[in-house]
Amino acid sequence: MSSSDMPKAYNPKDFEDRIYKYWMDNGCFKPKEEGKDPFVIVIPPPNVTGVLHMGHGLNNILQDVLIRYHRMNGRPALWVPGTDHAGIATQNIVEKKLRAKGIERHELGREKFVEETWKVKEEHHAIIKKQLQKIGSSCDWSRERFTLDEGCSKAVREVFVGLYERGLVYKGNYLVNWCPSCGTALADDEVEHQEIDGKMYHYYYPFEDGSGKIEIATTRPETMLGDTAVAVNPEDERYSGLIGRKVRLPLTDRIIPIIGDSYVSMEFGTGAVKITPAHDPNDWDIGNRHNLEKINILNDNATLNDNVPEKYRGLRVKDARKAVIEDLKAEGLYIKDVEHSHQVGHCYRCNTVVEPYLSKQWFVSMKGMAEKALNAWEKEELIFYPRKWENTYKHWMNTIRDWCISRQLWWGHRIPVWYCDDCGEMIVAREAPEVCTKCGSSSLTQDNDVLDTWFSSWLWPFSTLGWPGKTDDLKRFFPTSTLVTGYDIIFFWVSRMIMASLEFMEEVPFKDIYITGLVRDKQGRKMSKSLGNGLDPLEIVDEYGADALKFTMTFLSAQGQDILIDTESFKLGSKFANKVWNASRYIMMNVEGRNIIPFEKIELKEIDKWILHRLNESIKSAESAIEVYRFNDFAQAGYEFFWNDFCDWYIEASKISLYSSDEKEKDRAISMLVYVLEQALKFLHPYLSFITEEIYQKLPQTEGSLITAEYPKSCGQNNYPETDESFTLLQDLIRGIRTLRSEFTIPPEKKIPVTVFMESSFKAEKFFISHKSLIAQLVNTDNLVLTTEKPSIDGSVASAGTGFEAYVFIRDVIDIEKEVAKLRKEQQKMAQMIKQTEGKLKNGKFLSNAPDDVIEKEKSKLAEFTERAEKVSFYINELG
RNA sequence: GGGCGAUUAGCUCAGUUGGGAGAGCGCCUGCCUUACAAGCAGGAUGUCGGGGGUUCAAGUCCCUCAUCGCCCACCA
Repeated sequence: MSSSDMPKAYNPKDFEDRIYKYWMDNGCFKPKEEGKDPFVIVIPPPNVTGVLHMGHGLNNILQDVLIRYHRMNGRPALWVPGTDHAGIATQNIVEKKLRAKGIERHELGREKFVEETWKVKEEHHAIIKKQLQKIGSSCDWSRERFTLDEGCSKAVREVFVGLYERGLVYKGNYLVNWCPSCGTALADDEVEHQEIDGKMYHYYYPFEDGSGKIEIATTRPETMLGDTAVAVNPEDERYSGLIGRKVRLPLTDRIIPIIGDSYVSMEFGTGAVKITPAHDPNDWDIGNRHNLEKINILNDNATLNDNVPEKYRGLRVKDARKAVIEDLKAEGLYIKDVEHSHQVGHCYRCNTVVEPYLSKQWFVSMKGMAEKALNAWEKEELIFYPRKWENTYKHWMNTIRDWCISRQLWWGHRIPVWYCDDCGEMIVAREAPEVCTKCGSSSLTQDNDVLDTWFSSWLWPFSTLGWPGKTDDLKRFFPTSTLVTGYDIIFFWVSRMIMASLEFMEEVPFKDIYITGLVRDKQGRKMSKSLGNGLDPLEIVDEYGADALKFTMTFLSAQGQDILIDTESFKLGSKFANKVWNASRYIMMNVEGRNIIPFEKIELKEIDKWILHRLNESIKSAESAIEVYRFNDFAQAGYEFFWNDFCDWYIEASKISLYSSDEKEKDRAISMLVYVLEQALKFLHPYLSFITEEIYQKLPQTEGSLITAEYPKSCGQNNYPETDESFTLLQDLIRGIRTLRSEFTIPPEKKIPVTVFMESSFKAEKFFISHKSLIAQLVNTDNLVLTTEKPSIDGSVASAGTGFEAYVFIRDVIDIEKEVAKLRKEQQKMAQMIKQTEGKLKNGKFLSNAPDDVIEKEKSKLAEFTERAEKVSFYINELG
């Protein structure tokens, strides 16, 4: 092994692609054949519409961290990749593309259009897959799925028909949310409400008998053409006696009744409401209660249809509104309009204003399934991280409404329902029927509509494993372990997966649900195309490498917290990877020509025990962090160990041995370094995947790949608390002396005498003495005295630790004023601490209520502060 | 209108059962010390949003106010 194997500069481009290929070629991403208790994640399938943004990046990085951690811990680890056909979103993109070429989808025809869409799908799929691979996602590509592939389609038909057979799928004529631009119905959740500054229009409806008129107020005057009643609150004294009378609907020749309904608020508007059952959800309910006629006045593109007087036909809603207002004015019925801001529904895909629209649609009855899902949560079969999202889940399940699943689109799973052209029979079937089950006619037409995208994704955790087939994968890997996703799709997706799974698999699809934060820019704004503040994961990989991306995102993933980043943020990970690279290079350089001793045969010195103890403690904290999805703590444990303990202390200390002439000691020291590095690489692998693999394979005495190596576990064996305690004191000593040197600006190369006085009770006396040369090296002195005799402090400045004091002789360079000022500051601090501690100890209540160990601690603190205060006063006198 | 969350160093944020305030970046000082200047050593900086309460003890628990954010909701 030669150091030339490691280039001087860390350059991730040199090896990341090669390493990923190595993993692929060696089947490293497949779950191992043997072994129980598999760890399974199915990817939240990205939409094939787009490319991955940083939100996806975060999501997949965290999944990868989990998968890699559990894979190394010996569990068969499976991460199923896949993509979503994303019905409306994809169809919109393809339509836009065609429109740019001057082609409308209807000109093309359904078949050709779908063909075109598959092409677009393939293009985007290739990009997405490449992106996931670039960031190192260790998914099992041999099991990749797509929501529209044959297996998923089979699952979809099975579920549709299954629910139909259970009476949970039904077709009905209902008021749905209609997107005139997409030309399809939307589910309630797909409507986004936005605050719009609109107007409230006031005008009169005259009584039929000409005896007067009633003032109504509305935000949507054009819908009056579909009015079938005027409603007032029966309690409203202003209108008492009017209920049951009739008004003439202006601009039309219709006569409609005045009805009483407690829904109408007496405080709002005029207290009289026009009722349009076919175009407003509330009016719909009122219409049902009062058995009113429902007049649909719109076409599916939001123009007015033939149910309105001829002059309004074909007008768009906006224009119809103007026309209606003009005509009301002309008839002298118009009163006024007032500013009024209110919530208006918009399509979540194209942002068009959504119209309540009467049409025939397919629905899933949700209440029963929601109850089961709620029940599973109450029994703690599901846990959200962080738990606060359980409120959201609960609330949604409690207020759930039936799910409109039909979409008037071409891209998606076609509804498995056929109609007989001859007798009109409706046939709901898993496979296309040959002939009508009623009349035997072979002239059948399939329902034109497709299913909501989520109707395939809600089956994802089991359809991807082969359901409805009884596959080995399904048996072995279902239910899955953890779902990692964003909070924006708890309703759309998470909740529905739980319901589908309980319904068809009779158990929850996953136990843990980790909800990631949202990725935002440094100003806290959502990343969006229009703001141009989005970050492309691939650009980050290009600039800093995938490991920098992965580490940074993991390190910043505090549970329940959004992540604010810009390009600069990734320097954090980049620097860390660089540090790992260089520390490894240092070790590799010193491996050359040395005899590497197996760890079991290395004779451990105190400092070796110390680093083993630190490693052990760090692993322990990493273990407990990942257990509860505290990714930031998980990453921080590795970061601090590697940088602060291993590099800053252990490697620095190793230089004494490695640069000595003691060949045996050199062998011993490098063997320890290699061993600890190997453990550290394993430790860091979940988030520094490429670089650790690259280095691991260059280490002496390693075989195979790191990705499938065994993760280090915390254990009792590497537990050396006394050594750790002593070493901490030694660090205090060295830092104290360095601080003095720095404060008095003693040039680094200048060696000055140091005397360390250790009190008789000092616990680490032996430890200090045995590490004398190390101390001397790290504080740069050639005259170090360790003594238990009180030394003279003449010409020195001092640094105090617990049980010892270090005197740095600096007569030649001392700045008395500076030193005195510093001591005064410390004197004040000590006085304050003493006051605080004494206060507690004089407090009878404290003494009687606080636990003994706390009281003891306070006492020893007081002693410590008092002693220090005395010393400080003494120094001030001496110097001043 | 209902619900949830946030407010800690200049910035972004940790702080897990209440027990002597932390990290990264930035800033200041000194160093190109034979792994790393993407580095090393050292340093400064906080009435933990305001007010009240519980407690021997509050960044941590309770109440209240303020500011910001998110989600849900049919007031025409």
